[in-house]
Amino acid sequence: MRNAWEALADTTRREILNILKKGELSAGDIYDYFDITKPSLSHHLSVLKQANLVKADKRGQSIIYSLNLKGLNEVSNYIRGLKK
Amino acid sequence: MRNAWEALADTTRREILNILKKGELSAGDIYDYFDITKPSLSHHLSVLKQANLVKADKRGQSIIYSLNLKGLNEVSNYIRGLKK
DNA sequence: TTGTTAAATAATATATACTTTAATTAGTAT
DNA sequence: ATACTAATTAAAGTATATATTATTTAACAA
Repeated sequence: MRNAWEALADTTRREILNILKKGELSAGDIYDYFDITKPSLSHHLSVLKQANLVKADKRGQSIIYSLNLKGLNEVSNYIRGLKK
Repeated sequence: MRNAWEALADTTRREILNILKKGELSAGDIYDYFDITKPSLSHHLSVLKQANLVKADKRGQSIIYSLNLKGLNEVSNYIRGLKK
């Protein structure tokens, strides 16, 4: 389990979230957007999942990723707490 | 110049922001809350400042730190963008 | 000027994080 | 069973971040 802050610190991971904003995608589809190796992408997806920033569902031999609001809410709440 | 995400990834730095929520403090005052060396704290304050998460004002021989909403807004805006 | 305090910078060591190649697991099809 | 595809895991190298000791700068006071 990892916290959302560590997960969001990396540019590639924030871009993954941007891409998933449009809708769910398989790991392979996400891979096409980047110029990194598959294990590296897999690592980033794992970090995002551990931080509850994405959900992963297995469909056949693919794994479909989508945004998870849970982790995003943690971040919003912290920021809101500082502002008020 | 550093981005807010990298700055917020570190626990000590997020705690510094929590402490500053109550009001402005000198570097020395902030130091008392932690069990790290002064140079290490100084580094963290520098990262927060570069990310526009804190403001630093020199008063006499002290430097007074306070929250800077600018960096916090960047973070909120990104999260809001993902949610909608 | 000398000494004292507050804080930052420099240099270095240690710890974490990211990336890669190679190997493995799980699902599907022939 | 064998082969193929999608994705992850393992091991190792590289890069980045954090922490420490030692040194330096700046403000103030005797």
